[in-house]
Amino acid sequence: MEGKEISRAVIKRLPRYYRYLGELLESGVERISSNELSDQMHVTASQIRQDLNNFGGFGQQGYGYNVKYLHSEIGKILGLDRSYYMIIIGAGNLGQALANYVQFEKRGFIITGLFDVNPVLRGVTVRGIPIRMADELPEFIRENQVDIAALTLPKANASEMADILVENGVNAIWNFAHTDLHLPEHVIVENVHLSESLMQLSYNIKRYNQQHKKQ
Amino acid sequence: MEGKEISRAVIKRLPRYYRYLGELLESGVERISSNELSDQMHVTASQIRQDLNNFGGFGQQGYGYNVKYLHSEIGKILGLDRSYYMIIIGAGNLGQALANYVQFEKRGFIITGLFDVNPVLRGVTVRGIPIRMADELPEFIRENQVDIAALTLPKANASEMADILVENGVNAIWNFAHTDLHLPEHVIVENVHLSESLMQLSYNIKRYNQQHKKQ
DNA sequence: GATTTCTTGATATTTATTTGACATTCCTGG
DNA sequence: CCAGGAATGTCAAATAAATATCAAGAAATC
Repeated sequence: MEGKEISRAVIKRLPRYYRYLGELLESGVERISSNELSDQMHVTASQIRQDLNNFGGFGQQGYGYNVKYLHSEIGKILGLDRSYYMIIIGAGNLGQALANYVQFEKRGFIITGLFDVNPVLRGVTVRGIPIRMADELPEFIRENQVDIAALTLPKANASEMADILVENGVNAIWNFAHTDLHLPEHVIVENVHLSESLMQLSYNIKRYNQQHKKQ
Repeated sequence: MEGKEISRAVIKRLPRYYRYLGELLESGVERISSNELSDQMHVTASQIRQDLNNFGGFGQQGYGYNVKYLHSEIGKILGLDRSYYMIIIGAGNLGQALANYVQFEKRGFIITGLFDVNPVLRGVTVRGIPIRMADELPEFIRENQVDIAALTLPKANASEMADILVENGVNAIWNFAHTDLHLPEHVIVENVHLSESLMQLSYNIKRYNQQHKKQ
């Protein structure tokens, strides 16, 4: 389980499995076969079985998978069996949207701080979390455990802020700024580039229109 | 250019090329070779050349690529050479964040409406765009061109809203709700599942910790 | 104007990912 | 307790994607 490198493609699918299994769990389903999951999720049963088998055999022949058990095991694989303390840099709408999303806390991502450079926001609270000024950041990180920092600020300030975060010991960044960060090897970065997502959408609109104009 | 099917992987990379070329353009760079781009973007030069060649030869031997020309051509490929009228369903923080992001308009995504079910928001405006009540949606779509609808609402209401949108003629959905939409074939859906992105981050944190504990 | 250097576009190779097939195992019903 | 059926885990095949290589063409240099 430790030695083998798991492909990125597999990891991208796991959260989706996790979500579906969570929904099944809520609706009281106790067992499920890869074939049933395949129908619901629109991926091949073979892929589901092979993905899961990267991490061990969670099912039983002739029976399928126990939903609760599988859900919990995938949770462990994804690192959801612990808490993460998260701060948000940039308290604009997007930062506040993240801060307000309670579901994250249910999964163990606890938002402990919101930071901004705009003095107007000083002292404003979001779900009880006060917005602090960005210059308090180094001190805050030293005094509080910070596992993840979400960057929800304009790209002009993003890389400077990222450097400050990393210098002070933050090793994981959830980057919403429209730029790529160049950080040391050991820093884990997960990008959410909304404009790129939107461009993929427009590509698909264009392609659809082209294909259906031709005939 | 029309017949050949382009792989999803290529399409995912194009917006990033587009972004880098835009930055080069802004900083006055006129020409660039696949090797230089490769260094900056951390992808292989071979991949860049092959990706671009799916759509035709935009470069010149011994010279490289003209930045302005290539930028504009990729824009055309991505369908950025026209405008899209977009509405946002769900005027919470996330919806408002999207509405406030002016950069989208610069790329031709014009936000014409914001909708919510919360009567408190009736009449509130965001960047001059009034928030309307969700029951006005069918009429609005009939009377205004709507190319894209962004779904920024809780998953409980997402699929019902998506159905209403599609019934009234919206064919492209940018889905931020934490659920998968089951819509007719012809509807183009682009998902942004933030919680899945966050789980990938936590997976990588976990993996890093495991690898560095072992020794 | 000839020569060298550079860089593309195309092809070949390698690597990665997905799908299909099936023997094995375990559940279930009688 | 046994036979039949169901579904996994695994391996092999097929497909897809990424990388390396190189001939050919264009620019820069002398």
